Amino acid sequence: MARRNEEVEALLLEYADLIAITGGDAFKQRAYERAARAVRGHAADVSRLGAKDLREIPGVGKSIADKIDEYLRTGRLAALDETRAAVPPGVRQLMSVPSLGPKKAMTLYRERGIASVGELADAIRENRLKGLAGFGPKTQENILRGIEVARGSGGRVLLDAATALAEEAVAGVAAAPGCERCTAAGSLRRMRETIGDIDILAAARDPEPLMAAFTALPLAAEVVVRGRRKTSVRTAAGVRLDLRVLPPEAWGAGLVYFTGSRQHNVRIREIAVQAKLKLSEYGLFDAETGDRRAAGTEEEVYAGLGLPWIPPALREDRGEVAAARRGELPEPVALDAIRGDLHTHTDLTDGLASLPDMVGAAAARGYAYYAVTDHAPDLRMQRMTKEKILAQRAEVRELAGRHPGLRLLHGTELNIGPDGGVDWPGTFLAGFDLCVASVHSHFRLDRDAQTRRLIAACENPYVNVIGHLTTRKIGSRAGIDADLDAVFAACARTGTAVEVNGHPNRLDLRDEDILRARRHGVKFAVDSDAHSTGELGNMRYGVGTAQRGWLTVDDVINTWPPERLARFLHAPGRTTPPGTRP
DNA sequence: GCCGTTTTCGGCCCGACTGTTTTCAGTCG
Repeated sequence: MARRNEEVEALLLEYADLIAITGGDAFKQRAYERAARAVRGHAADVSRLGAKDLREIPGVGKSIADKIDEYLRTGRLAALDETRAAVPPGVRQLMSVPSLGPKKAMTLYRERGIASVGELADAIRENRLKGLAGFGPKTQENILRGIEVARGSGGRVLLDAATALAEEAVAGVAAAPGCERCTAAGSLRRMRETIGDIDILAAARDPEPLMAAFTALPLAAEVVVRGRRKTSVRTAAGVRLDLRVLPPEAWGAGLVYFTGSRQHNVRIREIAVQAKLKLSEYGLFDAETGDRRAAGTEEEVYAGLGLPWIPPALREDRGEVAAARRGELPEPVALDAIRGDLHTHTDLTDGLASLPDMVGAAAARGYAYYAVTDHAPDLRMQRMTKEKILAQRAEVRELAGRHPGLRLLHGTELNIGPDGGVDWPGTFLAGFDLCVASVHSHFRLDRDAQTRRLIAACENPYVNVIGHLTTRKIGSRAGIDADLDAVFAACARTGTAVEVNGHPNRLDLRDEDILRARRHGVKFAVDSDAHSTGELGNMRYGVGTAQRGWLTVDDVINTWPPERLARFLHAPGRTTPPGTRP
């Protein structure tokens, strides 16, 4: 059974939203939000903690601990049920539209009876918001655009949520009697940034016990299809999972078929037809005799087509089949090639874990180097000061001795201002081992201004990495508008790496933009942007995205040995390497 | 609602942007 922390987090966040919508105390609302975040980041499973232990979680006091305990014991929360009765669920859903917060959501409900995003879109199109204070033409236009962005993600779930569901399903099915193999296929195996249906593939002589195990999963709220070879279930949140069971001898062919993409499958089937073969999920066959040529493993199937095995993340019909035929397929960077993380936070700013805990978790991952990059002062809410970050540096230097084999880098995540300037002058930046610089504000500058500010940041000799360059948030915020080719050219020219941010709601750069940047000769840093020890694991999604962008170890600076990384960070003409640097 | 080497009460995350209510409320990071 999965950890219940996320479930409790969702409950507390809902309660916090309802406090805001009903005009409750803003500090109380924030207290619930803070507690929700802390629960999510807490190392232990909350369902194993009593009310007393729950209070050990920072931000969780008596009242919230009792509520969590009540919910875990009874499955209900009386206080929440009471508030829910006053506010239809659709009103909270309105807040998912950018530019709509609790006040506007409640106004729409109270004044116009609007209680869902669909009703809101209709009301705007039918001009029914006319005369409603705070909803002028510009606002209405922004709301409609926001709804479009949200719909673009069309019921798809983020990679981490899909991964968690798939792992639970695979574990359940694999434990069924007679199951020989079981794995996730489809877009999840290809590490697409969002997942529609989750495809689970299994091999067994007798599919029946597997189907029974699948429909009995706790996550299966509803059985949509129940057949001998294929069964589909839906979670309470509406995510659909499909299980296909194949005969064991067809495992490889089935895996190729159900991993896709559809376009990739079309491409390789064309090759099969040219070779007088037929390719299906049951194998690669001689078109005339019907003899099976290959089916057991993916390698055999591709080899039967005259191709090397193609890594799943590349199977998007972006030229990988042609590259494979020419023998020019890249060897994509693998998770175990990552030697360190170059963008992480601690509780000095908005992280949840202390510096020693984050460093300890990095050491446990076997990293050779690790950078701490807390927020700089221009992100006002973080209240950073020179004194605080220098004190942290002293602490980092002290910790360095305690983890042999792990080089600690003291860095910061700077804010790229509208003019391309950053928080601190060069004299102060020179003291950092590494500077990430990211856009956190002024998302709506025009294209020229965005391009100029990013290029200016690249030209800052102390900036080593541009963090989450487009600042998009999947499903909720489009990226900034900039001439990416001009920015990538500047990155390549100045020796500034571009980040592949592994946070599942960012994955920024996205795969297509990575492919573009790579053509400019840009180097990359694949980072977790972790705000808790658990989020260091988001590196896997960053690596998956890097693979989709065809990146190799040579492209990714944090796969390099420490000496090569140091040469990149402190190349001549960039910054002066102090003696203490790696 | 949480929290405390100044506090068990009185603070708590601050500033910018946006559209529009022409003096500011709401939203966002």
